[in-house]
Amino acid sequence: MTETAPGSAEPPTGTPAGERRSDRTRAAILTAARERFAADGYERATIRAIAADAAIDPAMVMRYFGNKEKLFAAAAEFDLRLPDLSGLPRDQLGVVMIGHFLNRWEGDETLMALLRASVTNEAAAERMRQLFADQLGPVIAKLNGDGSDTATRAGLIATQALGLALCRYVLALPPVAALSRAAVTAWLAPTFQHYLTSAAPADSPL
Amino acid sequence: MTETAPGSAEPPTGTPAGERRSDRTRAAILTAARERFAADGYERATIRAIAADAAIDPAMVMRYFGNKEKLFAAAAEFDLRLPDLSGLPRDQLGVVMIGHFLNRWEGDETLMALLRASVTNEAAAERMRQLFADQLGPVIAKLNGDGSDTATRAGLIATQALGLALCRYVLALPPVAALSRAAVTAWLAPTFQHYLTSAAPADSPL
DNA sequence: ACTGTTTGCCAACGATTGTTGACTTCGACG
DNA sequence: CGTCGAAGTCAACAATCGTTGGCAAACAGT
Repeated sequence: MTETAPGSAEPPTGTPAGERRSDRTRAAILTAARERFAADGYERATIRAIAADAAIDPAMVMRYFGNKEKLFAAAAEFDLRLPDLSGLPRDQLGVVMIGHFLNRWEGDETLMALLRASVTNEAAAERMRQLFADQLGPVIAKLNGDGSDTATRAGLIATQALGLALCRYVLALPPVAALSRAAVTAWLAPTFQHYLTSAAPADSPL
Repeated sequence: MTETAPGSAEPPTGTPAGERRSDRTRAAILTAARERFAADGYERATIRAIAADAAIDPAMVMRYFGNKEKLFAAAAEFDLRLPDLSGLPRDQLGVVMIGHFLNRWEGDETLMALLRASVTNEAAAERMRQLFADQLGPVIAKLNGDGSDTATRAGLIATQALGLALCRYVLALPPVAALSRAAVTAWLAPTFQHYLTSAAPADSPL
């Protein structure tokens, strides 16, 4: 075995804070990758372009992440950071929810990369599925006493949250992109509130 | 000029119904193109694969449509076929709206092709923008007396309609894909109703 | 100063893509 | 039958992509 994967073996006594020189380039690659994946999607974001943005050689990307799939997997790790909503007044759940989503969308381009890629890349789609199932699901479960419709409510939230992101940030539909943050909140909060707290429809088989 | 674009000049006296032989292959190309664009998106849908599905040579696609962009433009022409809603009971607008969208999504894969492509292709995104502006806008305008918030309401409808399609058909989020048509209608109708008929929020600058 | 590892660059491969031009076949009309 | 345009086939081009292996420079430990 003569594999040379940067960062695989620890240096006996390296820089004081244990920081390797490769850590910075590794981070630069990830940042550039997120930008490109967010702007161009999975297939149009080329390794060559990502390497150029990070000011390194394309071959380095391969040495650090193996292949394009693994690079995306590393760049698309994301945490929704949903707070515990069980202590809030029930009629404010919708407002808090939409506010949190707007924050996460505008402060980190990882979600944009994930959304753009998930439409044409199966691995990215699976990531998106697990994101709402594993991170949003439990929060809703704690809210509604873990009813059998928890997953359904999480899915409904996803339709409105992703639909807003798609129209506002990706497609940039003029009327949606022009809305102020306050206007978005005022319009969408009732929808989130509905999906979170309304009783399940009678004719729903689930 | 020795251009040879099939169907550019009429045959003096052709087949009785004016049907050219090229019309069938032209239609076959368009059908195959819609399938591929809908399943793979713009970049992953190759002209070679489309030609193979249509059982012809890739060069024919170029002769019939010029290039890939024009092929997509021809394959992605779409009419929402929205009915006039001005005669309906106001409290049923949401139900009718979601029902019509479900019909259009499931009966024609053009919308799917348009959605998948619009995330990474600018021309497709522009198509999507004009779809909701030119076809949905006027219908809402006739409903609400042509208020200044017509475009906003059309945009809000787009967020929920496209978000549902994204989660249900493209990403196939299990909880959303598993919902029956009745359940989808029951859950989403109030949302559409809200965007169509609720008074504009007070703190909205538009 | 010597040695081994880490980090990086360069050149190239094989595959695939959109696209083009020349050539062949079909069908209708005189 | 001969002619002419439409319809279709074939081979190839240039560009771009992900990916690989070999080699040079920087660095650390002895």
